Amino acid sequence: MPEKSLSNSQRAIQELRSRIFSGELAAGSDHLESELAQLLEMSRTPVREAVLTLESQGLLELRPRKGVRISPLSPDDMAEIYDVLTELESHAAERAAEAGYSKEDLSDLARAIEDMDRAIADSDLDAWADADDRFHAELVRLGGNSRIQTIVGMMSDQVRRARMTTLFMRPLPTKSNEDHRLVYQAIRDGDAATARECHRNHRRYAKSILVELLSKHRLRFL
Amino acid sequence: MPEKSLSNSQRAIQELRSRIFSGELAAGSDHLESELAQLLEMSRTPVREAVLTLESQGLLELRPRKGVRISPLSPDDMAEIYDVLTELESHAAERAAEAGYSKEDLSDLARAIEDMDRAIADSDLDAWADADDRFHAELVRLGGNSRIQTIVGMMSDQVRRARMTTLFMRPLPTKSNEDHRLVYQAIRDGDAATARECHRNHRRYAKSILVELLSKHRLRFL
DNA sequence: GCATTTATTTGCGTATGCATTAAAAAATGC
DNA sequence: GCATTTTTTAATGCATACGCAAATAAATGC
Repeated sequence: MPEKSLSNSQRAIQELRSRIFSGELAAGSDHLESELAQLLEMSRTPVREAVLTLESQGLLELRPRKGVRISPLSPDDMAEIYDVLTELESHAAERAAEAGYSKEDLSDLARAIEDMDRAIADSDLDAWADADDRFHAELVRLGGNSRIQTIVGMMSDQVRRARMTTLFMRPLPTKSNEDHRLVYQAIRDGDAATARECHRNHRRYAKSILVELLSKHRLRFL
Repeated sequence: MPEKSLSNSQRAIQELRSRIFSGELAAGSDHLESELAQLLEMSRTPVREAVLTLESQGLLELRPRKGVRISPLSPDDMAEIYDVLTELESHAAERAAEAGYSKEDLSDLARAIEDMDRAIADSDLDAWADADDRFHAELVRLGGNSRIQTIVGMMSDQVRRARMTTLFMRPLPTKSNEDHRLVYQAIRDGDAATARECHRNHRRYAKSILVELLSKHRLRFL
């Protein structure tokens, strides 16, 4: 069995990330370094390193003497992030289409789409979100630009909480599944322009849905 | 007089950055934390924090027990970075055009263009590079997306060395100036689609120039 | 009472020392 | 000689301690 002993710094990063995503460390809340150290049962040093890393990834902010603040996201922040995702993922889709991948190369992408269909049929939103994540991650991977992968990963992390919250406030994302299928087909057909445009529209639509939901429900911060 | 006393961590970040850009810390070279601490005349702690930050910004890599390596950039890396810059800056140009800025709002942009013209006339490449930096930074600022500003800043830092090297290996960048002017006019006219497309072409052209130069001169790493 | 000064607390930035463990060197066996 | 094991070296990851400065509380003057 693959026992793994990673460094305390790495553990701290993972632990803090998951606690931020779960909401155990709530958006907008402040926490002293020593408090987090106690929580994770290690000294301040690795916690501090983790916190520096997570700050550079936009998940929290260091406010000396006030504690580290779990970054809250305003609707404007969401809009910014979705714009970045739109541009970079569309580029990835374009590149993926140009790359001339075989059907097997695209099997993970296809599987993610199938899983989303099944999740919709079962009205299983958690499963849908998971498969949606995998679709986008795989799309970006196929795009072949490692920097885009990194950036998209970071931005996706930042909106994760908000996505999960709003997912339960809206109708089933059936249109999303159609979009994904179109993107997939364009990539398979090597139609770069269509892949780019379809994905672009998909993301822009997702952005508008999210922003409208936030405004409708008066959610100023998440 | 505005004396400033910033923390050693901050100083370490600045010092290391400038030494990387100047080439004093050469691309591909390895350095122990203790060595850098001695160089900067401080203890390992703030150096370590700086190094973590710079790693997350892509300027160096941590290779435990081998030292920190100043990240060398391959032509493929350059291509990746230019693709990111192309997408995000084009978006910024589009948004800047949509924003309906007044002539005064665009004065910094105009000034950067003038400075570039003057630099070309004087064949002063350092001045040109400086003004070019300012043009792109201001364009992105006008785009109004803080995350794009951050990302573009990081990516620009990463290619800084390579840009300066190749700048002296090619004819004067007169076409760049024409491109910039077109983008400026499109923004002033509120023509978002043109601004986007012009800037996109500008960046794609810059990418092809750079990649060709690297291949022509057999520069596999910078 | 209110404003200003002084005292106190406390969180952070930094230095330092040590245990761990990967890498290099030396030693051993064949 | 060469491969393998053992020993040595040394860079890092981490814990800990401490001084400084910011924030808060207390005290003083008016």
